[in-house]
Amino acid sequence: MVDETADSAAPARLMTTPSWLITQTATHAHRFVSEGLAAVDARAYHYRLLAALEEFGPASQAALGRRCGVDRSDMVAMINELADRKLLERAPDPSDRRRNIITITPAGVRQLRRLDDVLAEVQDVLLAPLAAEERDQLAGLLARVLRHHQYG
Amino acid sequence: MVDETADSAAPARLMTTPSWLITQTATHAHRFVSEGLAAVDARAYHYRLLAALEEFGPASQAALGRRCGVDRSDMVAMINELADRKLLERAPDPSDRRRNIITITPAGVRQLRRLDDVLAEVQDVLLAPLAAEERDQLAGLLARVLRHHQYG
DNA sequence: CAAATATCAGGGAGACTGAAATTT
DNA sequence: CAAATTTCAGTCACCCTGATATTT
Repeated sequence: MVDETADSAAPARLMTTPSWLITQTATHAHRFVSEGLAAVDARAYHYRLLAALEEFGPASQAALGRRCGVDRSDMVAMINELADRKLLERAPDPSDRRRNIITITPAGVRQLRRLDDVLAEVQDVLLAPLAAEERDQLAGLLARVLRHHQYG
Repeated sequence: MVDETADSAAPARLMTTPSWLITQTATHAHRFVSEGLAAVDARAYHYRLLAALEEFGPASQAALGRRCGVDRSDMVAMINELADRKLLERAPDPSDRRRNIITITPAGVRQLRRLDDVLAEVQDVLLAPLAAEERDQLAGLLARVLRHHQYG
């Protein structure tokens, strides 16, 4: 006999397995972020690239990718897309002709502010069941894990 | 001039954005899990399905998918793969001829134990920078978020 | 009739590998 | 020469939609 009701609870083994909890929560986060950003015609990597450009200034595509965890192969299309929207500019580096220098435009800065607002709302929906200090706790723990593997 | 050294630190905006922290950490988790499980010729969803089957007993493909967060369309190939390895069995349900009843085999139970061990090691690597109680904290916070969106 | 199930075909985004051309 | 950068071609796992045949 097959259980017909309430057959959607996850196994206890999974609900205590951190790697599963993280990837599963990431699925929800990804959905919320994608939907929220789609409303302003943007994608998740728009925010990553624009944020890095504003914080660290102009950079080569490779450096930008390294900062944002984007593969070098995928940078081309992403930069193209953002350049088409005039949110950043791509120009050859005169001092190192292998490189392109990527610079954020004023329109890019304005878009970044807009994305900040959208993402703030998204976090609120995603982390609804957590109190403010719990959200900080979660962010802190994840940041430590991330730093350990990415820059450790 | 492009920064040539230490150009891999993520923007502060990202390191305080929960949704980014979650998805980025999930990327690392996914890599560790995949590599660990590949060593015993298994994949992440093997664990999900076998765990659900052992905890809740035989189930239809649809119910199994609901429990593990696997799409109905993808169940077919997954079940095929696990059935080929004799880790589970697929049999038509006599009482409801639309359904297949999926049952874990003794070999499946043994494999599940093996995957438990592998995953325990993986969590240890993934959460290396966190103390034991911090790992529990992280798991608890994520579980609450997950339950809220999945079963709330 | 509507709803659930198993199955198949296929799309789409993201992470990745490998190779080529250019430049340092 | 080795190493870095940009670019392209293509793979792969995952998530999802839509459609179909069957059964309840």
